[in-house]
Amino acid sequence: MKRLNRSFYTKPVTEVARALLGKVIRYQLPSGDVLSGMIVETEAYLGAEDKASHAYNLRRTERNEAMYEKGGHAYVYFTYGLHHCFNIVTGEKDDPQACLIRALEPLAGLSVMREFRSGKIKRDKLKDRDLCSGPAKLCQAFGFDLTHNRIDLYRHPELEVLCASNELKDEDVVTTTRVGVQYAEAWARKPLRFYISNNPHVSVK
DNA sequence: ATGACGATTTACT
DNA sequence: GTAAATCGTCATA
Repeated sequence: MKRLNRSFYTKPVTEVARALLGKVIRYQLPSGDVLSGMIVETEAYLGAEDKASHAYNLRRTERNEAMYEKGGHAYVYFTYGLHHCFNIVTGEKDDPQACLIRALEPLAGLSVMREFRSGKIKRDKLKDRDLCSGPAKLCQAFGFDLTHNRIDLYRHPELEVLCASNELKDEDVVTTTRVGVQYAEAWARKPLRFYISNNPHVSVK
């Protein structure tokens, strides 16, 4: 599998969010263990106009600074006092857009993911579909935190996004509204969430 | 300096 | 179905 080109990420976020479905995130831990998973669910967050975006009205703070990087960087943020979420920045530099990675189908390193995910939940009670079926779950499974914020996915060999051989057909992609953004009024109703039809690792029905 | 709240997950009734 | 967990960020003063 080949790493995605920079030009893949510099396109508009809605296009990239759709195109990321079926691609593979690969991460080599400091320990040497390799984790990987196929992207099965994404959400697009536009910048200035999008009321649900951290960059609404071109808001620019220390937290969301990564959104202003050139496409292909990681944007990781901490929320609810206990969770992290992993995004891939899209578009050109200073045009803040990002694609939230909401769910992965685990491919490699499942035992490590299960270890990272087992806290209150017992290790042997965790099914494969409990490992990465949500934005905060996949961060926990991969060990993503603020140390991964602003990483350039195009330059860091330990964290990259790869192109799987086969392209997804449109009939295998479901487009719907985003999760958890009710406050965003009209923007909450826009079709900016994408997932692979009938994939068991998607976060919510 | 202070207060409200969140691009979530989990356990419990 | 509802609520707790838990704290950094942001807006207001």
